[in-house]
Amino acid sequence: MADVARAAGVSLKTVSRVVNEESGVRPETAALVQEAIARLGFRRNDMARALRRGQRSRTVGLVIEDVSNPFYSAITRGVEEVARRGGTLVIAGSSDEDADRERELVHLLCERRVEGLLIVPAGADHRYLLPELEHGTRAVFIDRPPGLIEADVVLLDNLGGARRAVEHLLAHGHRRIALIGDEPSIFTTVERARGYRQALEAAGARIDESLIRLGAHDAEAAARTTRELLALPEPPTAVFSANNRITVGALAALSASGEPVALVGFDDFELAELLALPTTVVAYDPAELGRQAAELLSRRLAGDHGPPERVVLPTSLVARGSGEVRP
Amino acid sequence: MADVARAAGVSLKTVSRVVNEESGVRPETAALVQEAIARLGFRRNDMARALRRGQRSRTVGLVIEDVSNPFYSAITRGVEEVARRGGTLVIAGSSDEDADRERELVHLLCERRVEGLLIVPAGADHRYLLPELEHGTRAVFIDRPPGLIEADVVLLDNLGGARRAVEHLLAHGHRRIALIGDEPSIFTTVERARGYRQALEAAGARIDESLIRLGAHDAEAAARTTRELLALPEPPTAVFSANNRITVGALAALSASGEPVALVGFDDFELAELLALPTTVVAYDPAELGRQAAELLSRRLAGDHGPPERVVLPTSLVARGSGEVRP
DNA sequence: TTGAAAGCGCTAACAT
DNA sequence: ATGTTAGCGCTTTCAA
Repeated sequence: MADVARAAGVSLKTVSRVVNEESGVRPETAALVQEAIARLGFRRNDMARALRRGQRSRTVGLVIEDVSNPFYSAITRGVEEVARRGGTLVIAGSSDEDADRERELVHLLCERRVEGLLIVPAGADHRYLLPELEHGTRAVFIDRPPGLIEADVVLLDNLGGARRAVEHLLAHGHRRIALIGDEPSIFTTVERARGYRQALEAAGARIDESLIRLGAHDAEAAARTTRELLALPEPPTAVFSANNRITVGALAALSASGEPVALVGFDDFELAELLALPTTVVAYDPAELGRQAAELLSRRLAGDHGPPERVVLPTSLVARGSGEVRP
Repeated sequence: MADVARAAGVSLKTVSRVVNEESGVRPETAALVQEAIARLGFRRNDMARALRRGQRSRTVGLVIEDVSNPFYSAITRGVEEVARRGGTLVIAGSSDEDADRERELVHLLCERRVEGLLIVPAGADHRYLLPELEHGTRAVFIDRPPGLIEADVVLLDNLGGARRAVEHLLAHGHRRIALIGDEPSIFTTVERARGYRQALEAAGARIDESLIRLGAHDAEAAARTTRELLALPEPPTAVFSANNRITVGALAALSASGEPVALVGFDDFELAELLALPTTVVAYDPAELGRQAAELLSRRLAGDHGPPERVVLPTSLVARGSGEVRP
């Protein structure tokens, strides 16, 4: 900026005024400065600017599990859309469901003085965030509530969605309905399992614990689990797969087996309609999770100091064929 | 940091030494400082640090078309993996194939003093980057070369991949092969169309311009185009869909029509094997585009000032059924 | 082993 | 309408 001032023959402050479009600069002077800026290829240093203004970096941090999973990339997209209005950029990082990696990412983001954090929590204890929160960093959680602290969170109606999925299978005559879920340490797994149990109990159906299989964290594990279920003396006639990765694995295993097993999956996916047997799913707008969380964060950063909020987004059942297979 | 120094009863410089793990601090003093850091929840301000050290922000900027497209989220993941080694974070932004938005994103990233830029270019003229490059920002382009400037770029073998796709259809007896492509302003569209023409010419087949349909930028447009092709007096017996969005649209339209039209798509996708008719594709590792670009950038940032490099990643044809349908 | 002072690029507050 | 000075939080340089 000093270089520009010298080149334009004005003071540093005048350049600052032009760059920040402050009033009180003669058009001719401004033009002179603009010319020097263009000639020298000057670009304001936002780090120095933020430092002086005691501000943060017009950047928000987003911690997700894995960008390459469409659920999380949709969230990222939603966050980005909201951030764009306001010139805010998004630094996203994948925790790979590892609590240590989550902490490390949060640490790096705080060092860079992001304005706020959006976190899909991986760990069970988020007290490590308390110092950051006290220092003015705001945080909103996505998809799962934080552990051992109170904070804003945007969730899905996991319980209701899972319940409707299983009710749908029950309504089509199934009684031996398997549940394949992710790690039981994950909030959504627990909620969806609760929905599964509630639906069965409400229908007066017996809950067979041997049909409940948690811990399938990727498609491959889900496929293995599905094969195990099919090999049971009394195999299930229907499967509720509790997330998109699991649905993919279950579909692969069921398709390979050729068994006419019904399937309802939690999470919609693009080609569900075009599969050999179109897949019935619990659907919702994943980008909306990101949008709502980013908007809530934005309100907090604008000075809203109300009590922690808990937003729950609705889900709906989309019947396509796989959930209507009869036992 | 001054607060910590006061709390620990030492000088500011001593705190700095502890925080940066410099030598020359008595363990007892260091412990005292550590305690104060923990008690006050101190976190080094990386903006101030980078400012003083004349450095940039240990952050790289990534400009892609749309994070929610699996092709780009895989690239993002690849970039992230490389950046992680070295504590570098990634600010990603979606340009939505809009040259102005790309410039705006680059502008914002440069203001934040990112160490380098990774860009999937949307526009045709990147001379606007010259001032940034002169000021030491390094840039590597992904998937498409920049316009009117020389720079590092990591590409796919678009020509070869498209050629093999069409050769495959020719080998299965097709002569009326349609091409559905994205906007003709996009480099990959042009290259893939060249591959299509080369394969037909090499086989001595006539090129019917009415079967070449460019400008299908999303799945919906591709579906419409596919329906138009099917409605032709002499419809094609096979389709080469030049990217993942187009393949999805073409699949939807073909599946709805019930016509036994062969299809080969550029870009692999997760459920290709499980479709009613498993889809034959030109496959490659999209994350590798991100990894290679990030590694090239990393070498540049480490001081490699050699001439611009052009890396081309191989593609392979994966036959699954849809490309082997006979005319 | 520790500390004091200067300055990175910018803006806020106060001159002129 | 324009310029001067101080200082954001840190590291670098030099001194004790």
